[in-house]
Amino acid sequence: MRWTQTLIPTQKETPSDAQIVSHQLMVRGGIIRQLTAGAYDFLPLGLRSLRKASQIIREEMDAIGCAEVLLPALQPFELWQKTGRDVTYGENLMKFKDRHGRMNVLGPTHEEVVTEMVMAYVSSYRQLPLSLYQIQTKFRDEYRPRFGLLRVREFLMKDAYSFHANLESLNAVYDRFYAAYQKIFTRCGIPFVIVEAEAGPIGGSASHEFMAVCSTGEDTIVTSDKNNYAANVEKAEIGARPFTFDAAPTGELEKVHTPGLPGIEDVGKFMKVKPKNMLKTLVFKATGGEVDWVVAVVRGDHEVNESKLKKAAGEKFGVAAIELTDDEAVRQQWAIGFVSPTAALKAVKAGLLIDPDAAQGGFWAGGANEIDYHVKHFNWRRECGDSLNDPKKVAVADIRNAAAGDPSPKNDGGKLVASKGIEIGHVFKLGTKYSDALGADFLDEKGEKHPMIMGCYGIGVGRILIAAVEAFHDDKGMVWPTAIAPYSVIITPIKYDGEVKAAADRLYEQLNAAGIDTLLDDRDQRPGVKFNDADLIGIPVRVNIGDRGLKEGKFELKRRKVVETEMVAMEAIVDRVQAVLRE
RNA sequence: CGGGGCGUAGCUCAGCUUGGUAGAGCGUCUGGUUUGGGACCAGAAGGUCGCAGGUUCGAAUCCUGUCGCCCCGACCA
Repeated sequence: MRWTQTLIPTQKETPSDAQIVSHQLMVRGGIIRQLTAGAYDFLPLGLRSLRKASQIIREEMDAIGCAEVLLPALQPFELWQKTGRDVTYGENLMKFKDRHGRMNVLGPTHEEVVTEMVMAYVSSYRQLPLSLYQIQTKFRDEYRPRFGLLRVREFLMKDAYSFHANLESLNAVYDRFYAAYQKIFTRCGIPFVIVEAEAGPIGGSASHEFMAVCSTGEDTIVTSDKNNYAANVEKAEIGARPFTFDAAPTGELEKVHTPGLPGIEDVGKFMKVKPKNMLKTLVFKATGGEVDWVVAVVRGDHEVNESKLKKAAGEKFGVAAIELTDDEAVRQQWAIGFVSPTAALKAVKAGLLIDPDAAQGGFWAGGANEIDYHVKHFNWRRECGDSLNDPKKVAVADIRNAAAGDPSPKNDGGKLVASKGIEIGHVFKLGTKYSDALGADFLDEKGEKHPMIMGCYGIGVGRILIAAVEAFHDDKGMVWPTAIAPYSVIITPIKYDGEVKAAADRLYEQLNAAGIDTLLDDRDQRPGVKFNDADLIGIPVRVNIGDRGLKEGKFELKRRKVVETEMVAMEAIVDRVQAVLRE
């Protein structure tokens, strides 16, 4: 492609509303342009990178026997009601009424649609397993779109779904996808880690996320310094931690007036107590179990992990669901903001769940069960007595988010380390959630009916581009990995005129003939402008053509990521470029 | 949804406090001189100042409303 025939609107100025470097460079380099919150134009360069990433994905999906389909983004709302995701997907679901008054959904993901399709054609174990994928635009009404392509309302996603007659088959195919994802991100040149993950609103039993490690990522990754454990913080377990209720009190219980101070931080400052010496006590409304309330206690500097809490509440008290409520009656009843763990023991149908790090001796400050009052010198045994031994009321469990420095769940002396990442891929074992809800059954060898077992597998194509730019850039601009660079080579004639022009045109033809994606900068611009633009848009190899080299029959080859250049004989240039691109 | 910020030329922004015919740099166009890391000279085009009301002789500027965009927060008491 000739520069003057395409649209590459580079800009010198950094856009003021772009916060992260990938967003800034992608706008400056003419890759993307924002149309509205969470929706971006892909300009020619951006689309080329997107296509290259998509093509790598296609090849690896095809290689594991996954067939490509294209399903509608436009979907009937009733389909989502059948699986209950009209509610569980919540406000993120883009929906609208059409002219007939029918509710429609713009698909944020396609479990319902693909299952509906497969069940129409697949009814025998002989037809299984079956894996299908598509690369298609998804819509999510994100609460707050941000950071360029990172969190958007409309985005390109590869989503795949597998259908199985038994768990062994699911596990085998899951492993194939897992391996294919490793190949895909490796081929794209993205540094990534694989972490254990929560399944979230997609549902299902097992799940891994592929994370591009990156300080601007929205997800927190927790890894063991022994390199044998990695998980999303939402999921990360914490190793064994000893606990005790039977330590000597640190002093007399002292009631402190703490008026109008919401939040651990402020109360702590007011009482001159560090958050790690405070008990954070949260009251959850519980349903479906032996208790109506679940009271969670963690150290003031820790965060309750709701999914861990829910799991623990289920195991200890048979609770099916928990929910924080904000209604005034509850606030009054529990003195919300000033709750002491003792409140759970006094309440008739309440279960108390304590994180091991909170179930310790030493100095504690906490709520006083009275609006605007806290206490100092809280002591578990003195304040709670023998009720602590009642398993129907009290349990100690891992109910908080992991934090840096925590013991590794491998219990091998490893310590957990935290870092940030961008989720670029996610694989799930779904089980029968969707086939049950929609009635996607098959007949086995004996003619018996079973729900199909499913897996699903997603890749955010746009996020591959973000991850690449975040990982590879310098003060001059982007440095694309060759595999997803918009063009592999840019020819920069020092002056597009005379012999230089002729040589540039000739080389352009040669590289094209050799099947190399080449951009010819045929603009009538000064060399500095062209060099700077070439650096900004990050093309891996640049060939400079000028009088100086031409006199000796040579071109100058410059790699984007290397400062030095090399002079290459005209007749050897195509081979040399190919060799450099293969590196 | 709560809080904060911002909407002025294609882009980055000034002007607003203290109302008086709309500015700069970059980019674009014309001519000329230049040409190995974002050239120079001369000239030119380009703006309903987000939108709608209001106050005023007069509004980019003051007031009200509204729309859009960005940031922070939104269970962690």
